Amino acid sequence: MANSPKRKTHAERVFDHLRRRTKLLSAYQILEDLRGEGVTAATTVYRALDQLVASRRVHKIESLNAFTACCGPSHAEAPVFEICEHCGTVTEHVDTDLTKSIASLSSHSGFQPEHSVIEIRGRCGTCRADAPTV
Amino acid sequence: MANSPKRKTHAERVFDHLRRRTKLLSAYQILEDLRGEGVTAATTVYRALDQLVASRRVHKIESLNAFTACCGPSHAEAPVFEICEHCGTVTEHVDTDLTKSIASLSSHSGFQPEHSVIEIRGRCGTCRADAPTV
DNA sequence: GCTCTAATGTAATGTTGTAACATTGCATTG
DNA sequence: CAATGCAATGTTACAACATTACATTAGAGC
Repeated sequence: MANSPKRKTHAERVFDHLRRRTKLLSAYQILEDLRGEGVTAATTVYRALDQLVASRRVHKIESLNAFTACCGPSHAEAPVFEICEHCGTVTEHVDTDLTKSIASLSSHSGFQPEHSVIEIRGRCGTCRADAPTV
Repeated sequence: MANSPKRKTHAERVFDHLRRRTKLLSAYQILEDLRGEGVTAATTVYRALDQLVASRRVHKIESLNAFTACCGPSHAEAPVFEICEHCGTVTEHVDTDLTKSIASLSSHSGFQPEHSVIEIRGRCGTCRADAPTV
């Protein structure tokens, strides 16, 4: 038959769910959200997230133990995340200058970087406008 | 006892312990290490770490849920951590270029940064020399 | 000594994450 | 179509990290 569209895996469901939101979700939030779609075990969610992170379709936000869909195509440079503490929205950037700064820092110290975690927490433009005095 | 000027708090003990090591320590590792000095409860360790982080004498390494003493004087710029995955040693840097890159990124997006987490994981110079082929 | 308070402890619980093993569903193939 | 294989998922148990609520202790100042 033309081609059978493969069984939809929970990993796909997790990915779709993350893509529908720009906000951060914890593994257990994802679990709750997807119970209606048949995801019933934390283990499954973690396995799905492992795959998705390994295939670079999802990022883990280390400072919040939460996850977000990768916005763009795969990239060689380290992503930078801006995380709004007010609304939870995450924006992903790739910044060449910043990548260079890290490389230069490392070359001075003889350190060989393998994985960078760059997470900037603060308040996004929208939330600043909404509540300028906070 | 001539005089005991101030009671030495567990927060001081935790700080001293972190300073004696350049490696990362988790809260529960600190607890185990300091049982001999009378620290017996996880709660106490977390309270000590809260104070120390608030007073900028200790940093939390978010990507590893671990802690390290702040190496230098208090500073306005965001610290950058190089973390050796092999030996666990952490090196703290302050990098003006990197700070500028973040500021510039934020100004483009209207984001107001409040707290940056910059953690570079990899292998330190010493460990590279010790086991060059890994 | 008594009281007040900060420091600490206790116990319970919540959250995040993993390990080990069992089960299910589907595809193949003989 | 039974047998097999295998990937996905579930179950159970637990480890690691963190917080909450409340009780107790030890000094400081009276």
